[in-house]
Amino acid sequence: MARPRQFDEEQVIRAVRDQFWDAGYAATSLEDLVRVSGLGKGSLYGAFGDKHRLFLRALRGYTDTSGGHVREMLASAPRALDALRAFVMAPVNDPGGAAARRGCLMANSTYELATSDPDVLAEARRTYEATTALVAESVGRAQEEGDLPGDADPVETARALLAAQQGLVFMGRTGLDIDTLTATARTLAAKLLPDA
Amino acid sequence: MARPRQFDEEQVIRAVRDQFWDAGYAATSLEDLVRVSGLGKGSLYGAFGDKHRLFLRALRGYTDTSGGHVREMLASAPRALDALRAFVMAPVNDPGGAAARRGCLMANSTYELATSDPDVLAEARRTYEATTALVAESVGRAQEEGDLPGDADPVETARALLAAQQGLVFMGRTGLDIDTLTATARTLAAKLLPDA
DNA sequence: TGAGTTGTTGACTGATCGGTCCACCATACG
DNA sequence: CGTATGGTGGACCGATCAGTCAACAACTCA
Repeated sequence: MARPRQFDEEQVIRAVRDQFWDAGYAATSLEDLVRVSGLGKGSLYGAFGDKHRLFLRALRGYTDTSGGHVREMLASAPRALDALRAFVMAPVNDPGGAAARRGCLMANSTYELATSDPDVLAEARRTYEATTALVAESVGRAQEEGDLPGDADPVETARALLAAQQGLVFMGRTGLDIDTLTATARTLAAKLLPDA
Repeated sequence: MARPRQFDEEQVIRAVRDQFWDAGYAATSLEDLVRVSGLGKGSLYGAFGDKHRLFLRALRGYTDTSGGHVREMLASAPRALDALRAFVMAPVNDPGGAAARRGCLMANSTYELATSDPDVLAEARRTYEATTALVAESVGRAQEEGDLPGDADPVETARALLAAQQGLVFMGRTGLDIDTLTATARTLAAKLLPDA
């Protein structure tokens, strides 16, 4: 009945997400978005709405994907304790440290926008709570498996692990070299996830 | 020999710093700076240079002040272990949690600008290294005082403590309520700074 | 007192921003 | 094959941006 779209929606969202990830929200112009998406302004607006809505869509895509990875990571290891260690070490799980320097789109966006943009703040809270719940579940499993002391509150432990992970992300963004960062990650994992 | 300035330089820098702190660099316009400083555009340019130089000046002022506070905090407690605990708990040391929500100007700036602004990245690294050194010194003292195990590398422990602290700052920016944040801070302090 | 110097102010500029609009195009269906 | 429908792309818009500048003000010193 009409002209079909000449682009793949998910592919455009990924390109846009990478642009926001690398440059931030304010520093990304519509011209940048037109360039990386290959679409014209009109098409971009017609398909996704304005810059803010497009950003939220890309951010939501990121948190969904990212949340899926966390879920997989926590479920894949035979022992929950190993999964939790992998969770803390995730920010340094990248040979060259490029991922560490790029940081986490959700964290970047929180720092840039959470004070002024209620939608971003809500997404940050949603992501934070979902991740805490996932990690807490694994902490509970590790306790059942006898790898973690059973007297600690799993949710409280999960929050501490999440804070430690995000602290590592921050230090990666200061340009700290990947080897030092890895050592710090190991120290944190060892202290926060002691055997027995 | 000429007309004297009608403003106090440090007072202007503090006002400008607060504006950048609350809104970020990109979201702060020159008009905002004119408003909070009480100066005209020309005076601002004449005294401090362009927006970027003014920002760096304010950021440097912040890190100097902040570094001084850390130094005092670490030096004030009779036992180094208590000082280190206070260091980790610093982000939640504010009744209403307003400071936690505002975050740390250096961290905010690192997230917003470090990838694109070499000056900000350099300031971030400088601050990070200085703080690590200060904390490491206290860790060493705590070890000498018998309050921390002597087998750990003080610098490594300091990096872990700094990461934990910055992780708390991040969680504060997601709007996590101050009580929960305080509990997480206590958990981190307990795990990273065990007695004996 | 007036010449010299620096500080102050706000109007102004060119660039760039996000967003709109419309002429044009490709397709589906009657 | 003609028409209706939605997609496309870029010219265009008003707003706002950082930064400049020139007229004027306040002060020192000769």
